[in-house]
Amino acid sequence: MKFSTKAEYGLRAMVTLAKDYPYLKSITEISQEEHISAKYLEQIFIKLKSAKIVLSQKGKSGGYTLAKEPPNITVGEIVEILEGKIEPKKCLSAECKNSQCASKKVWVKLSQEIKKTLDNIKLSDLIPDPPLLSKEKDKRKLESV
Amino acid sequence: MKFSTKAEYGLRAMVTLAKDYPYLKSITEISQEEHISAKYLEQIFIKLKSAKIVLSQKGKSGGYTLAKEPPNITVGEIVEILEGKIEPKKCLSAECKNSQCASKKVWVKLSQEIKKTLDNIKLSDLIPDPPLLSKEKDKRKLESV
DNA sequence: CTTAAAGCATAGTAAAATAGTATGAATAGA
DNA sequence: TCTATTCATACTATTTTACTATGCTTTAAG
Repeated sequence: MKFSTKAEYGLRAMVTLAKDYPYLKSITEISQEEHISAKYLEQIFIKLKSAKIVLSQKGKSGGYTLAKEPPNITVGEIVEILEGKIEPKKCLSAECKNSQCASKKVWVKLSQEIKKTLDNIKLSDLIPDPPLLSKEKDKRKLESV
Repeated sequence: MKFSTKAEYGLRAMVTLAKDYPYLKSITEISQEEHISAKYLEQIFIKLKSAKIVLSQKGKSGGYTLAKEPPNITVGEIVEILEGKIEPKKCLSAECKNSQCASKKVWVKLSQEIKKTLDNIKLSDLIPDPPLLSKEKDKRKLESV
């Protein structure tokens, strides 16, 4: 009963983006801050990008930033993008077909509770300190944000 | 984010024992009822046995039965025996060491919620119909129960 | 206008976990 | 004594995970 490193790394990466929101941050920077393989992070960000939860700028001095403000992004969204839907197991027992399966009830209930818990945590809840505003002029921002 | 088949099969097996409680049921019988590999079920029952959540009788016409009454066994117990403790991920980020790690909070909270949910479901909650009392004389019972 | 640094995309791969099988011993009822 | 059962360990094929490798595209800086 474990989440994969994709969810773990992805969440940590999103937290680092939240701290710098709305400024751009490159995979190289995130990789160094969080000690996560840059190439692996690239794969994670391809998923986050195609789910439209982050925006990107290509080319030199490019990077990523959140597509929404930190209070409007939930941990549930991030985990679902990276781990897939939290679905109850398919049960092969005969009972299951006439929807009387006992154990299935457990997995349905559990999936609901997990989703509820994760959907209730906002990215902004995970940022410990307010962002420093001192070096803002050095930071890169997307035109659209 | 999935439970293994061990938890799934183990739970279904425990439900079938609950339905027949306190009578003995062999792995062969459970295997046929639930369409689960008998050899795989054996491994599952070795764990359940050593956790003392089931009782067994060896030899011909032997089998298993619950060690406690169905209302006194929770799904949480069963899952923990078969999947191990539901522990939050270890996080390798630098922040994590000074216990300020943002993402760790998520996994701690989630583990607690999963445990709470599963501990709150009793085996007796999963038995759809009351047991038939008609053929009781054919059934095998442990001396101690 | 060239180049370096970034994102984007797919393919490959080593290690670990999963979901079983196989083999055989110990036990006990018929 | 035979057979059906639990008990225990070892083996194995498949799948998943957690990466790495390769190479293309894009774009700001020099």
